[in-house]
Amino acid sequence: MTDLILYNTLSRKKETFSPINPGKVGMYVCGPTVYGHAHLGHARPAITFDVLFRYLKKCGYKVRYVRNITDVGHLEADADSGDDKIAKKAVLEQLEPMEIVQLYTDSYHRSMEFLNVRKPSIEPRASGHIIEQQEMVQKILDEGYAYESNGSVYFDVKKYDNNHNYGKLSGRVLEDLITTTRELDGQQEKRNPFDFAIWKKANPEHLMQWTSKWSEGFPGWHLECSAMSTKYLGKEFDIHGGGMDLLFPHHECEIAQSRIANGRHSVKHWIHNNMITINGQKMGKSLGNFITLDELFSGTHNTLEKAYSPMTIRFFILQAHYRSTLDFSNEALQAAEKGYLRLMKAWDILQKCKPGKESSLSVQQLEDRCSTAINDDLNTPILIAQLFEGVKWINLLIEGKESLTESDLIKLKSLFEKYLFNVLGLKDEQTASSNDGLTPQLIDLLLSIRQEAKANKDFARSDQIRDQLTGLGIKIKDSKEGSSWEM
RNA sequence: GGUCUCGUGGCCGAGCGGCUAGGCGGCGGUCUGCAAAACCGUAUACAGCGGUUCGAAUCCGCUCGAGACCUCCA
Repeated sequence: MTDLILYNTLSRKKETFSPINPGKVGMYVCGPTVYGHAHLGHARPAITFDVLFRYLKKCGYKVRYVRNITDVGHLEADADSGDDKIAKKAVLEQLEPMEIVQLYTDSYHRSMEFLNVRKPSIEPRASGHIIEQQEMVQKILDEGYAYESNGSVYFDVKKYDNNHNYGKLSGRVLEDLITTTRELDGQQEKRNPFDFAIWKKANPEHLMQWTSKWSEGFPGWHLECSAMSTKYLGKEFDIHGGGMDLLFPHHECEIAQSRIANGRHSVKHWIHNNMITINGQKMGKSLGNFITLDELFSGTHNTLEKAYSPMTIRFFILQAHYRSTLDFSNEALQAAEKGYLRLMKAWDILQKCKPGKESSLSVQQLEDRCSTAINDDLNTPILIAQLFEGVKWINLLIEGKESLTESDLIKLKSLFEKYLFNVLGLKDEQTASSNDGLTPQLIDLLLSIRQEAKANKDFARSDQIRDQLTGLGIKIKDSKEGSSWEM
């Protein structure tokens, strides 16, 4: 088998993946800030790293996958307030901050389950790791890379840059940052504008705050990932993932903090997924151009022409490479839906294929191509293209135009099982949802009456049943084996 | 303004020096009482202009256009 190659943002090159501890992989991915329902953009890293998680396990690694929930620490964008984003929303909605956190965490989990995203091994919350974060602040202070100012503690970026290299991940140069850093709250307290808070003193009305030796306050946002990754994965671990928008400053700051607190560079392999765009622009909270996953699943958003199933969304995302931007449109989503259904249908047909005396197709070659694709920096679009090649084969097999021996047929089935279901994490939505309630039985009954009419050449009657069912939104599909339907 | 990406056929999206990407849509066919569905086949492309090379969508330069980060963001 070929080696797994992954692009490393740190080196800007594709690198052969080899874990620090043989057979074991530690992976940390930045999870959501739970102050709103998850939108399409949140699905991208979740699915990208889900595929990596699944594939690493398939390769036989023991993987510890940590994905956090950010429930404290973000400063409000408006410089006047300085409030925690979650606390702000709580005041607005007259709820306890933790109630908001619970509401949206549950919502996130539900969406992830719909998308067939596996749960991470550990899902730590920032609010549950205040002690660890305070310890890290102290450690950085002890090392002399942070200073206290009016109850807040700031990371001394300039000092860090003298001895290490601040900006190595994002390709930034400190001198440039001096001129481009924006004015923020607490700027007067800092030695340099690019210094960032690792502990922030809270206003009295601030709802989420904790006691510390510096002030009643809360940890800086960047700190939580450093603290929690260290706690669960150690001072050095294999993979750190997240969205490209987190590259600077979040991940850059994380590198600096961990370097000082842990005495070494913590992350070996940085992986970043690109953004989902809508009309060519990044989909995001601040632009207000996002569509939540719930809205996609139910079709309740004015830009949506219809509802799109979770597997359609998953397939849509996997059809693009994770490092490319992916543009949302109804047309693209509907294309994805058709493609996904075609794959599922082929899987169904494959179960009915009978073995032949010899093989006219090379399953091994297809397997090799699939393996090459996924190993090449998780090239899921190529992998999917290979699976469509398999779809074509399956359709020719059932028609008797190609043949496979019994062992090759089994091999093809396990190839689909491995890549389509286990690695890409798709599942068949059709079979799961179509057999509940009385309606399906009633439709089947009507179809059998229609079948009878057709047999008697009473086409007026059979067309009447078809047209009226169509009017009710039920699509009839005739084939040699009989009629089927879908809503 | 600084740093960095990207511009591929009607749409979405791979490829990153020579070999058909793929999906959706279109067109042609098979099947069918008809239609739909399904399946098979097929056409259309690399923003523009130069350069390097035997050969460029792929490398280099310029021009035009779009976007990301520099502030919370997946």
